[in-house]
Formats: sequence, C-alpha cells, structure tokens
Amino acid sequence: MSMDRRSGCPINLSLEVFGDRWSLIILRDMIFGGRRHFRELLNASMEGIASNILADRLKRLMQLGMLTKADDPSHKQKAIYSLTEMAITLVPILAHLGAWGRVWLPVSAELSIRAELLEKGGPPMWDKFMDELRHEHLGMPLDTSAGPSVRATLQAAYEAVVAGRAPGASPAA
Amino acid sequence: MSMDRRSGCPINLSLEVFGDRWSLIILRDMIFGGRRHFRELLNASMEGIASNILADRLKRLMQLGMLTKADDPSHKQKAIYSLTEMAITLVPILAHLGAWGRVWLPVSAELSIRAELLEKGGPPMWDKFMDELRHEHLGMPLDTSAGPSVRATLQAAYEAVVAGRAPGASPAA
DNA sequence: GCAACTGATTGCAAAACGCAATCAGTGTTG
DNA sequence: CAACACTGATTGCGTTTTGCAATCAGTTGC
Repeated sequence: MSMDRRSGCPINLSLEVFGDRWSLIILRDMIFGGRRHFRELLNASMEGIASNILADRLKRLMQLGMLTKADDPSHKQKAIYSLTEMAITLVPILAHLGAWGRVWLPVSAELSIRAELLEKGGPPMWDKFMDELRHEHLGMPLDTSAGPSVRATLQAAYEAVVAGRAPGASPAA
Repeated sequence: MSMDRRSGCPINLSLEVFGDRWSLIILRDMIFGGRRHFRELLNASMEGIASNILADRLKRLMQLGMLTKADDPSHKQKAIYSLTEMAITLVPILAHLGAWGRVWLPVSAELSIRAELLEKGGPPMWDKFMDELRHEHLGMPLDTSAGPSVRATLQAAYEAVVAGRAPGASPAA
C-alpha cells in the first residue's frame, strides 16, 4: 500500500495505484453506482468492504489525485467524494476489464449485463459516460445531452435482468 | 490471494485474478519480455520479485487457467511456462493500462516508449501482437507474417531510447 | 436529553508479504 | 567421479496488510 515506486514502468505504476483488492472496487461503485458518501460506499458495497479499509483507501486515492473531498452542505459532518479527471479516464479500462471478465470468468448474469452493454456501446458510449461523470463530479457543462444518461441505461438494464428476463423485453416468463 | 468469489461482478472477478501486486507484473514480463522460465522471471524482474512469491503466483495463475507449464526438453528440471488464450487477450487491457499510466503517472521515458508505441499502433497492432503470442505459446500458425514482430519493434524502440535519443533517430547526443 | 447517523479510528487475530537460507535433482567441468 | 553452478521451488521468520468488531466524537432530528 506504500508508494514504492518500484519502477517507472507504466503498467507497474498503474498497479501501484489500483493493484489491490479494493481501490478499483471503490472507484467502480462511484463510477457505475453513483455513490458519493462514505456510508453509501460502505453499506452498498456488494463485496463487503470494512470501514477501516474504506477509510484508508479513500485517503490514499485522494493523495494519489484520483478523488477529492468536499463538505456536504446538508450535513456538517457529511463529506462528498468526487472523481477527478484522472479517475474518470479509467472508464475505458473498466469497460475492457468487464468485457474480459465476462468472457473468461464465472460472472453472474445480473452483474454482467452492464459490462455487456458497455462493451457493445464501445468508445462512443464510454465518451458519453465520461462526459456525464465530468458533469456530475467536476461541474463541467453537459453539452450533448441526448437521451437518458448512460448510468440510467445501465441501471435499467440491470434491474430488468433482476426483475425478470432480458433487458428491453417485457418482464414476463 | 484466495479464491473468494466475493461477487459475480466482472470487474470484481477480474480483480480477484490479477488484483495483486505481482500477477500482472509476471504476465507483463511474459508478454512483453518474452520470458518463459522461472529464473528469467526471477532475475530479470525489474521490480525484484521474491522467489517464493513468484512460485506462488505461477502456481496460482496456472490454477486460474492463465498459464500452462511444460517440460523443457533441454533440461529435465527446467519448465517452460506458456500463456493461455485467456492471458493473451489481456493485451488490450495492458495497452490501455500503459496508456493511462503514461498520462497520469511519473513514468520513465525508457520504460514508457513501449506503451506509447502500443497506444499509437492501436487495435490492429494489438491483434498482430496477440497472433504472435498465439504462435509462440500455443503453436498456432502465423499467417500474416508481415514485417518484424511487434515485440521486436517495441524492444528496438526501447533500446534506441536507452542508447540515446528518440526511436528512429541516430543514437547521438 | 436521547437516539440515530456521520466519517472515521482502535485493538486484535489472521493472512499475506519480503527476504534469506535451503532443498533435491540436473547439467557441466575437470 | 568429485566439485560446482543451475533448475524450480520450499521453509522459517519477522514485518506488513487485511478483516472484523467495537468504539469514537460530532451532527441532526425528535
């Protein structure tokens, strides 16, 4: 977890940033799940992260420049975590990772529908998603606001699979 | 390091395969460095992996189906490790990872030239590289053998940067 | 005041890691 | 045949990281 700087190899340095069991899970929940608060990340974590690990990783990701923290006006002790551009540009990597996992690993249907759609959408969909994230987390203007958001599309597909059958089809047997 | 199967999420499952500090480094050295033997991986490891960790990871990657082991005819105790198709298809992910690291992390010029070329080459170059790896590791025929191998191209560029200046330029100050 | 909730922190056991030493079997040399 | 280096590991041991439960002080609503 320390900043070894074992070598200047890009792959090695990338691994030193999120080459652990939790950092990328947290970023995944923020990116695809839209989670911004400590409790959201803690309780909604499908894999069950411990609070001390979450606190440590959030601190570390902030030091690395992947996240920023801001006060929530509604609650003086509440903090809102935001993705930086550095983290937002991980979207293509996450898309590839999801696509690879979907092919080679025993993924569940409900949880892989998002990866499937993201893979089919390709770079145009990733770009649209990154623009939406820049809007949410960095306050950038959302110029090409065509149709529903990528996250909403992915979420709807996920819920369709959970509820019944294939996305788009009627939820009947 | 265990096979938790924390969740069926593709990203989580991918992380459980190579979400540690060494697995992807080993695969990187095999893919880009062409290393096939235990000692090659041990001694040429830029980051200095320990022998017990290397032995453990090789065993684990074999169990996961990323590597296979075969006897080396030249030495009864020597083993040759081969990438499986599952590992070869990591090339696009490694390319993206290298590209991301090159933008956001303090990479060294020598070690990032490969990532730069691989990024510029894009999917066509990745496909060619994967075909070459399938030839080396799986014995598949190499149909489109046009020009020097991708690994040789990357290696030449690396050595050009180490020797002097930019790749393609004369190695003079 | 009191309970629920906020983002953490602490203590402790278990697991993983890093390093050096070591292993048995193999090939090479003299 | 003896000495030696090399093969892919394994073992012991101390350090670090992780997982889990309990706990913390400050904030909010009642």
